[in-house]
Amino acid sequence: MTTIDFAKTLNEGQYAAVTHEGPPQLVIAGAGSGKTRVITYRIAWLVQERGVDPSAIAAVTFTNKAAAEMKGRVEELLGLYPLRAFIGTFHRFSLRLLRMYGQRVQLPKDFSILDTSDQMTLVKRAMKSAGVPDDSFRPRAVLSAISSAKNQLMGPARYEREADDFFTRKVAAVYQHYQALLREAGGVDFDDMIRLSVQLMRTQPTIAQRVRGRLQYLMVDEFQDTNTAQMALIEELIGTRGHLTAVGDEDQGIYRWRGAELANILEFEESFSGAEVRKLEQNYRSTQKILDASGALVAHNEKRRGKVLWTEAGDGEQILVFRARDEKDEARWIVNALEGLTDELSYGQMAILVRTNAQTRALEEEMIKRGTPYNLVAGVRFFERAEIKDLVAYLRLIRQPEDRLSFERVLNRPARGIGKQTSERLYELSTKKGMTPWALLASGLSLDPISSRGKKALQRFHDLIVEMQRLSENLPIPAVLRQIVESTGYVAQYDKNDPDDVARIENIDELLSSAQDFVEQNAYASESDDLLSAFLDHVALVSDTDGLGRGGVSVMTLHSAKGLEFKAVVLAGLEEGLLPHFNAKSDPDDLEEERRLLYVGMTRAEERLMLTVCRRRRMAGTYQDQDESRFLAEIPGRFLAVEHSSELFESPQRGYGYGSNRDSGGGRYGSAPRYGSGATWTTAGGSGPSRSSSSTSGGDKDRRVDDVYSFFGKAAPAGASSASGSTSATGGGTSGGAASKPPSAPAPMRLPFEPETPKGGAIKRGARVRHAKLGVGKIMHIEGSGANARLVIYFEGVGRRKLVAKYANLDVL
DNA sequence: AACCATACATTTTTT
DNA sequence: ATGTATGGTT
Repeated sequence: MTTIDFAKTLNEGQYAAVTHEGPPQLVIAGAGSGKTRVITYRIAWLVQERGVDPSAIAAVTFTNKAAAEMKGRVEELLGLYPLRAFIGTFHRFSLRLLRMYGQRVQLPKDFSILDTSDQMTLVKRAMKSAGVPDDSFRPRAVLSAISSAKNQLMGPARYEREADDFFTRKVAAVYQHYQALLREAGGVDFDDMIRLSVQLMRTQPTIAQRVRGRLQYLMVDEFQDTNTAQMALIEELIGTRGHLTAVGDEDQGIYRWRGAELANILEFEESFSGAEVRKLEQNYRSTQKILDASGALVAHNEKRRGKVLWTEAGDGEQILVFRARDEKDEARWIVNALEGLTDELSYGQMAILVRTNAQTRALEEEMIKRGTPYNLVAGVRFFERAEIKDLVAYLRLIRQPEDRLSFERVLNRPARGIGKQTSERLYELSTKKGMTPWALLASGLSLDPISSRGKKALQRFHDLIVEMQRLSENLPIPAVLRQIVESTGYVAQYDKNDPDDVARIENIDELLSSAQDFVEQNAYASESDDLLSAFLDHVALVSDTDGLGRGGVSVMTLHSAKGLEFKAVVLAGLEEGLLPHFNAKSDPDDLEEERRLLYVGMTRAEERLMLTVCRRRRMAGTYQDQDESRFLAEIPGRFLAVEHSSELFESPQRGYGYGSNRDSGGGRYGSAPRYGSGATWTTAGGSGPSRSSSSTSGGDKDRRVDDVYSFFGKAAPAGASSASGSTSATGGGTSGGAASKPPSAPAPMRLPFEPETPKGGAIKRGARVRHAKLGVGKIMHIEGSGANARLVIYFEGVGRRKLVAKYANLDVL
């Protein structure tokens, strides 16, 4: 371990934050200003320079990913492994408290953790028993009301007292029942974990004292995202003597809708008297133009302290704005533009960010069509997939067969002849006897109104679980899982020719390897002699498999882009209704959050930033005319270079001829011209977006968008793209030519893997293949790798099909 | 118990 | 358009 030269490695502000002593400090860390650095170096500094015992330090984050990264960095810095400081999520921290002292707040010894879908089940049930029909309110709305009550530390009793309208009164009733069901199930939901931790600290002085005595230094990441309950927990942990370093950025607060209180960061000094606040404004990520443009945007917000980011990286390129006809046109342009950047960048360094997941479709289709490698960061999270939840439920049953939710979940999965009749009678009977269904099965009591067939099936189920319990005593977790899969016929139920089923099988394989990982990681952890319980906790708190494959353009929502950075970023769909979103336009606070969302998106970009707008967009099946986002007008024109789709002018009678529309509207957000027209920017004949305009300087007061018309309007299209000759610069998508038919020979793709092939040459993107039944087609997209790879193939005359490499039996032509 | 038709909604996501 | 949830049918 080498000694770290803190003063030399850190900039002035960072150094001050890292070496701060005394009262609570708030570090306002602008985007890309090295916030993780501050936390990690501070831990290192405390240990190395101040001789603090690592176990007296805790750093709390929101995501496992952030925690893992932090932990890794500190371990590397200090050369200590494993590091005995707590570095983890709020929930994991709370879990640790509750596993130790949970009984003090009336939790059972081995309570289980419910995920969102479990919660949903309970809410629906609670609605029923509270006499609130589930068609009167959406269960989801009720659940989120309960959740937000919990986030504000409001229990059912107080909620009921304060309920003053129809909806909240109903929710109050459901809340009560919901808590009863939770208790019955012996579980806590995510919100309760925090709430009960606070309760524990507040009602058990002895324990609180012990906890505070042990925890000397607390660091909180993404402080702007904390909710009331989390804030209360922080206060309880700090007490009057602890050291707190809170790091955050109010301009990046985008989780108001799930309870985050910006006030926690805005009013820090009021909450912690004597607090010190410092700002980190030097940015190490983006060009100055990106910083200035995004800074000008977010300056429109009122709820902020205010800061101005700067960089030594230089001005950089103009921000490109493209006005598209519709989402297909938009997708085409984006893919073209990104392709144009491949001279300098790899696809893995690029991202397309959207406001809603639905926007993803058109983009994905275009990339499949063009053979552009991409990875979609979205979809169902790993541990919420049905097959995974089923197998985990089996594990839970093994540990605790009384676990009602898990019991119900797998009782007939895969189907084993325990239908609705049988299960309902079982549940009725168990209620009548006042036992859990499992206890009833185990008791050997008569199951009478149940059919003899049902009884046999139930007996077999019971024996199966008992057998698994027996096996689990001597087998490691992965082996137990394999045994479950085997004995239940879980995989056997799948059709190996169905790509969806194959994906499920793969997920199960992944579960097995994640169990294997876990066991290896905890090979020496003697404190948790109960590995199975630890694994189940782990599963409940880790939602994704993380680290989706790199090597392609990342496509994701603005929310999931937080914390990431890319060389080139496209923000798609800068339209009213989308950004700001419909549902966020009436409340000024919501509107500010939408602005922050755009700010977060813009500040993800290191070198290139592009914004796109559609004139109309297909939403929920029908085309809607779109207005461009008011936020665009808040970005000073001198940073922008605007380009229009030539398609905008192809059918004037449709009414999206741009200039006329704008003028007639009189400008909903003020009529001043908003952009530097920057019309001279083009990729046509150039080398893609790498060539930016030199004539987009200020003084754009009188330029009209119509300038663009004369430039692009009629002349440029078809010729321009073909004139560019090289495949890498395909006319920026503005030409009708490029738009109507994609280039016939997409650039060769570098795949992170080369799947094995059954016959003939290599299966790779763009390869032509023959299928026995479907004929000849072209591979457009590959998901997964090796023989299990799922292929998207366009068959001539048949259309798009999804196949699995090893079963498709393809001949490569 | 699997299957199909119909209704329905559809911001954002972590733990 | 598309996925999910539900209810009725086979």
